[in-house]
Amino acid sequence: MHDKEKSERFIFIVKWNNKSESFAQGSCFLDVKKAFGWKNNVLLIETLDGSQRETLELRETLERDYVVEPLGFGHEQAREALRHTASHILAQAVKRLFPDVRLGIGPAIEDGFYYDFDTVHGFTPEDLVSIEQEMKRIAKQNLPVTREIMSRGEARKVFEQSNETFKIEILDELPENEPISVYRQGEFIDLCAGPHVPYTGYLKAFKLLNIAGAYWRGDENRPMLQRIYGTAFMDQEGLRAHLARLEEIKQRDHRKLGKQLDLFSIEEDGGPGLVYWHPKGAIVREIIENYWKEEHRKRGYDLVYTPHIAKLDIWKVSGHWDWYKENMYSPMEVDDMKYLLKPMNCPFHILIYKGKTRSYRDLPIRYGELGTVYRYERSGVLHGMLRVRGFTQDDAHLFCRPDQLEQQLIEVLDLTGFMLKTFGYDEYYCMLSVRDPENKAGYIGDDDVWEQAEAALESALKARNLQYQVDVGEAKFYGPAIDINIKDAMGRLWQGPTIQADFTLPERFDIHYIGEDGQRHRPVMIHRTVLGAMERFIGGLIEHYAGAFPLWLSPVQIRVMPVSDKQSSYAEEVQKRFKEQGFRAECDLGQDKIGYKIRQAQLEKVPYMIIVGEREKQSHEISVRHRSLGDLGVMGIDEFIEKVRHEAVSKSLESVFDRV
RNA sequence: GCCGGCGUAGCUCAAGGGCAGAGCAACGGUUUCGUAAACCGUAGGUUAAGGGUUCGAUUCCCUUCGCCGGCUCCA
Repeated sequence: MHDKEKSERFIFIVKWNNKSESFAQGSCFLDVKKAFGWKNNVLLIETLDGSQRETLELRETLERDYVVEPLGFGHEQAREALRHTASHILAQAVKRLFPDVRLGIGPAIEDGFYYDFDTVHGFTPEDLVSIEQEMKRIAKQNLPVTREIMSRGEARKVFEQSNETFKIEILDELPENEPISVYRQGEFIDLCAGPHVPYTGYLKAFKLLNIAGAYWRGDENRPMLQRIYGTAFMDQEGLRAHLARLEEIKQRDHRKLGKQLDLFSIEEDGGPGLVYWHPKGAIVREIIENYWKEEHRKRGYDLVYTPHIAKLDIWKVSGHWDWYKENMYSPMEVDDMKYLLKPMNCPFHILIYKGKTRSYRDLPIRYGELGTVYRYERSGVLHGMLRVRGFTQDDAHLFCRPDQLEQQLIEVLDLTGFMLKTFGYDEYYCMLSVRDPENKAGYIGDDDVWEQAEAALESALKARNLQYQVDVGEAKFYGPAIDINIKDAMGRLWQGPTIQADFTLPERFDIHYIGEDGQRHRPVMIHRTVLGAMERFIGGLIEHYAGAFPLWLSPVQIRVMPVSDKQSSYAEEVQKRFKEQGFRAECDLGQDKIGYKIRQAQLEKVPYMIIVGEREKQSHEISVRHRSLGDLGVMGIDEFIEKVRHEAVSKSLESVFDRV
């Protein structure tokens, strides 16, 4: 072949990893994949040339020269492409089995994908099995997944033919200039922006997980569709690991552990969303509350207690009556006066502030309270201790001068980080929740006041070098907030601390302080919680620790168990020593064999088991077993106490004996 | 609130239009034991509540309550 001929036929050069290949007009990235010898674990292509990186499908035709990088399952977009294709395969399978369905939407999500269907047939778990089988068949057929750009009219015709009214609705709402793309695989066609993987055969490891109702476009005024959730991975091993993780999450469920460990309950006779703290759960809560109080005192907070109800009027002044009514319990009549159960503590703290004239020298004033509030939540959203109707916020309101605001916000951020770390939440994410500029009617206060508050929060985040994401429309009705999500041991995010700057309530309650100039000035308020609410925080902690609380929080820290009755009095003597040293220690004097006692203690996740038999009784020593480290051998009582005391006092997350 | 599923002994779970069952826990004994379950026995139920169909309902139907998975909303 002459060079001239070659250069005419091979017009594009693609470079990867210092290698380059030439391609003829009309080649696509599947050809590139072949040329470079990439395997089927390449799902998308990323271009490295050009000012902006671009991700492309393997079916994309070459249009110029490229420098590329293949993207595998580890890359978010590539992962989503595979799962998105999986959702199309799901829809195709469902349409084959249930021809009357109409399609909603079917995106990739965090851990998998879903597709929404409208059909009179109610999907059952048995259906999932047959749908999965059909999906496997489609994958085996290895249908090409192709993309077409259509005119609006053409697309409309296609979906009208198949009576896909939901697709038409989406189509009609696509912006004018948006190219309309449609994906096909075999007989299946879907309106979709992509990207996708090139063949259905790329789907090798997947599982359908559950069926749930979901409003069309998340709007409760629109029809409810049936959603099928599934997940997909590159290989069986990835899928297996994911399913194992789901199982682990199930085992850690605070509702399950709460019952097993006898920490709390929610009583059907008492009402939904109302938590009963059993003795062991109450100990955990009490310890956390004491710790909380101690840390707040250290930082200049004054702790207060306020009532559970107050006259309707103050809720009008605060704005709750107008902006928060649907979350509040109905008024109750007392002496011809209407009272409301409090959904928040702020107005009460303001009343205390307002009780006397404040000087600029008094500020900042920080009122902290473990304040129990009640909020009406729709029945369907309640969830164990994580979403309840009555809960205790670790609340505080800081009243400060405008010039103190940023420093106060920074101190709150520091306190938050400090306390979260104690519980082993080393990773957390900050969200700056601002109001939705499209919906100003949903918030109280003037524009300039909002801007001021949002700016203050942002500059505090910047001052502490915290990464944050702006969350539009997530502000509270009276002010913007920093909402902090904490990452637990399973890598899940939980709503935790929230910090709000508020210029509005001081205005509404007309509170002030006397400045250096002898004039009245308006203070700024910070609303904040560090843990969020005791219920939610401890519910999350149970899952974070899988029920195995670190020593300082364990309801029972040490259980002493005699091998037989003959050592009972020695066991009690040992227990007494522990109790004298301030440990929560128990004695198991049951008639059971030692193996049984150990099993019970293990199941209850008691950190330290002290086994005393005839040998220990004679030598005045103890045999120590740790719930996760196992048998630690025989040691002296004082030696043990000294070590374990250090573990408890330091609030260690690990055993002192866990040294390698 | 909405869609779907579920509700049987304190707990975990069977059975099912014709007398409601097991294991663990509880209780009474026997056993005195060395690092995750000794043995024997006893008791425990208006099958979530209410209504209907039926000779007969715990089972089938309806309503209510609660729980679970989601949707929507929050600490």
